[in-house]
Amino acid sequence: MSTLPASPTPPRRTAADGATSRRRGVELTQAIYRATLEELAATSFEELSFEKIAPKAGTGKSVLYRRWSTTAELVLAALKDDEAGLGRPLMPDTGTLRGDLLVLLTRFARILEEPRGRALRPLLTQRPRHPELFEQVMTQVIAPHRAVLLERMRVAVERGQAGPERATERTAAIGPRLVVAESIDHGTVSDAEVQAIVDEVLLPLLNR
Amino acid sequence: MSTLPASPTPPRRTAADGATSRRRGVELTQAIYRATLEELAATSFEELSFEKIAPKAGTGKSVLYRRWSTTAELVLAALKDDEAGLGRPLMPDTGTLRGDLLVLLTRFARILEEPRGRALRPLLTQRPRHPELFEQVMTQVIAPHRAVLLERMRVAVERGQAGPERATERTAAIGPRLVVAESIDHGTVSDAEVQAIVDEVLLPLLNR
DNA sequence: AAAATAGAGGACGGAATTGTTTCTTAGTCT
DNA sequence: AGACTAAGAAACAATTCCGTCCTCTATTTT
Repeated sequence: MSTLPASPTPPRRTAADGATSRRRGVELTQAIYRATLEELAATSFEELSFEKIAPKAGTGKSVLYRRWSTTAELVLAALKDDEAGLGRPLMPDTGTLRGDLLVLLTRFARILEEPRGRALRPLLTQRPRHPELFEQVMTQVIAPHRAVLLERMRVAVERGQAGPERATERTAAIGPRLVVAESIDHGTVSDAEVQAIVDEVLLPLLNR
Repeated sequence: MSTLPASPTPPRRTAADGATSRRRGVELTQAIYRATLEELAATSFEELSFEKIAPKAGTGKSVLYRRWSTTAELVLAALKDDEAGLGRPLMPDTGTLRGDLLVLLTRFARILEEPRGRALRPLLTQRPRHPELFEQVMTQVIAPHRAVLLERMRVAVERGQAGPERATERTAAIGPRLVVAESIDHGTVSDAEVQAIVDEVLLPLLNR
């Protein structure tokens, strides 16, 4: 009854022909990161355990204990990873504020559909329970991405595409917040919804 | 170490002089509702159990099992309760759209600071894990409040205080969403923040 | 006043998890 | 080829948690 469907990641790795293989180094670490974020996305940080992650990554618990001593450490490492996690943000430059906003928010919306994006949810909404982890995720993972959005708004101000003094952290937060809210309510965020947020909410707000 | 600070609700009821009293009926039920929502607000629905609620309400587990058979039942009852939960929404009528929005959103912001408001968070953000409960909370608890906001917007349209065809469920969702987001990020939502949401985001959006 | 009801609290057995350890062997290095 | 490192899997003990039952007694009902 409580048995979950088999994890997306094959529980056991097999080589091309079916002979059993054994992953090492980066390959193994990536599999563990993915399993961690999947599990976190599906449950919560409280329920996260090496016990559940190991089989989902197709490995043994000892492999995890050898590399990280707590689930918080593992989660942070997974989120910071460029491949499995969120890594470094890309700076768009479409020439217009509208274009930059669409690129950034659409990209954000897509990531929220993946496990690595959903993994953020339990962390952010359960903030008071893990202040240290929350703080680290905030400064090491979220902040760089926020900075990019604010930066594009500042550039827009310089280009005269947005009213002066409108490029603040507060206004920069509105877009991502609405996208997250839509994601939570509908499970997905359509391109049309992103457009509506940009055209009907953000641009009117930022143009003076 | 894992012992939580004593619950706000006294674990044991004592009469005026210190003689031990024993609650019954409504009084007892209310205490259980409050304990339930407090516990839910502090943790998550997954971690909720009669075992934890009973001592927090200053009663025994058998009392709970006698009245509800599952935690989902109990949670829904608590949220629907007029006193302990959210109950029926109040319809404001200040004469202006701005006034109505300020009243509704400010009231919402205050409720989100209380346990009964925070109790909603784990339910809404963990939606896929309890579809039935989520559905019931949505239709029986949230929907009536949403309806009030939309209704005030419709009235504003009739009065010419808002552009036609602007009073949609989508636009009605923006205010509450931004309030929730601010609440999650900052733990509290100041009156100034509510004002900013109304004046800088909602009114520009709704006035045509 | 006596009987009946239901609250408070704890005991109990069982099921489910968890972190750690141990063991065998695949894959790597010299 | 032989030695070595680390992966994968399982055994282990300890803990936690759950639902039921039992006892005692405060409060209500007759």
